[in-house]
Amino acid sequence: MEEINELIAQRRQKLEDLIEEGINPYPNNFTPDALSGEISEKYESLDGETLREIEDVFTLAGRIMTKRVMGKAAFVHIQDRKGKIQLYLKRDSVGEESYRQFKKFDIGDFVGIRGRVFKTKTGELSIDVSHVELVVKTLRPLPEKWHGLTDIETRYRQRYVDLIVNPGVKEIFIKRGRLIQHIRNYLMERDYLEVETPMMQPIPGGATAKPFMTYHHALDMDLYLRIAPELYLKRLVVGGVERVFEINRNFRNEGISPQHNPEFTMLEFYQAYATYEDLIDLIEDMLSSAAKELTGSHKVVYEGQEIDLTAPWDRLTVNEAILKYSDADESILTDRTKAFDYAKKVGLEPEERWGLGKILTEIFDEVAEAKLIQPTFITEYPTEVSPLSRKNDDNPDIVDRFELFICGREMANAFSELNDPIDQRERFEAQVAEKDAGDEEAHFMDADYIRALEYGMPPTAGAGLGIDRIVMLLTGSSSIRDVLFFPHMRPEEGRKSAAKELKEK
RNA sequence: GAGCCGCUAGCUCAGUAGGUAGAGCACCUGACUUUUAAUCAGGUGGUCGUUGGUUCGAUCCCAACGCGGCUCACCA
Repeated sequence: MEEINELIAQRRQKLEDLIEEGINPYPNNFTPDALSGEISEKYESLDGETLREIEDVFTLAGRIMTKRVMGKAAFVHIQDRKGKIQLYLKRDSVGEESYRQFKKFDIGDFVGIRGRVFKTKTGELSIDVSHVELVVKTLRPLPEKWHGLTDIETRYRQRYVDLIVNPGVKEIFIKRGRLIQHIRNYLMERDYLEVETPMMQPIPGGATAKPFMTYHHALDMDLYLRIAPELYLKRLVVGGVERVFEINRNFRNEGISPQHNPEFTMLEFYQAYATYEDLIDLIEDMLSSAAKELTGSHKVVYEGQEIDLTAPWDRLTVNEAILKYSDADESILTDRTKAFDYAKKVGLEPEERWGLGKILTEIFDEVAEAKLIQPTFITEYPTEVSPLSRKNDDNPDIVDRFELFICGREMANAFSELNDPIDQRERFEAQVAEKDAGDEEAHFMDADYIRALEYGMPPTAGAGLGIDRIVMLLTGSSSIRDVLFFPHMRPEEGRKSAAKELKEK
């Protein structure tokens, strides 16, 4: 459906006029040799006198962001990947014909220019343009220069426009890239191998979550989008890949919120002959160094609160955290009936089939999680809620596991891995019973994973980190949508998605 | 899935005790060879989210729906 809009129609007319004049509106032969930001950096501090002696001619290309025409001269700002720079175009410098064409260029169009640096009367470093040509004619007007684009929906749906007019957006994604690079370097320096494991899995495992389903036609088989790479990465440890990591997407068929997107990026890494305590040290160091590298400080301000990422971070057990952040009596920690009643008291709806461990975990989530603002490692999780973790040697009711909380949010989950195949089979069986009892998120039985463990997995510790949440913390973003280029959205035109329309045909 | 709020020009926003709408920027025409929210003069531009209902008449009142945001639930 063609949009009828006066502004677009005018630009189409200009496009046709250009073509008629023999000008290619989409050429591909202009090669810039300079960038706005680099020129600014190099010459900004020099005064006009000094600049006059610099005879270098720079070739730049960029998008016109502002345009002020004063008869036979004009000022424009162009934007390239390193920023913006002002151009000064005089009819007498670029020639009558070029200047006449230039006056038809619109804000948003790409131009290629050549010229020398100078400073204007008001002291702004600019390019005195001697040559200008059209590089791309654009058909849609940009949002206005002053208020810009603020409509959240449009910013997410048309991220390309957001990126053009809101410079802070790109900064977030540059940081995101640098964080991932930092993590990658950090692990590779420690002899980890980066791998990719299946996104489409016949049995979705490694987490408690509702999976997406898909279907392979040629094989006539159902597949799930992965909820975690965990079981595949541990198969690799069995195979002798003793240090391994993957940074990739997980998919969970659950609600959307400022902290949740259906697909999100997870780092998982596994190290043989390490314990969960080794990973506490590693994560502490990896993330605090990341903060230092990305923000220049170990302290970041998030939603008005200063978060201090300087190591070491606080440690509490699940039980300690419950007692610290609630008025619960110590007796609930060992007495299921008392725990059950206390859970109800704090507003939970505990189910009869829940054991003490599950109840305590739920109480912890309810009373303590939101209060863990400064980075805190929570340890001693109940075995009941940790089907893939190694039991503690001294107390089989808890596992060698921790979760990391910052700003009241779970940032990481890690444990010494369960490598006893008989124990693992029993845990899966308990999960299958949960599933049969109606828990949609309980684990499936994964017989091949048991078989792999029967070949022997070295004692191993592994961790998962929500990359998006780390990026949110380090960029001060309060919504996960602000750290994803294309957050999930319903289709613009009603609820009917393209896939549904296809099905109906 | 539930509650609350929002949806008016390309963008940012006003507005109408119910009588089919305004501003700034952008755009068009003209003037202007150091401007920077350039300036000056004139002008164009809207099925007021969608569909119904009430009404002589709805952008405004009512209902349903759509999309978005926030909160809750689920979760990382």
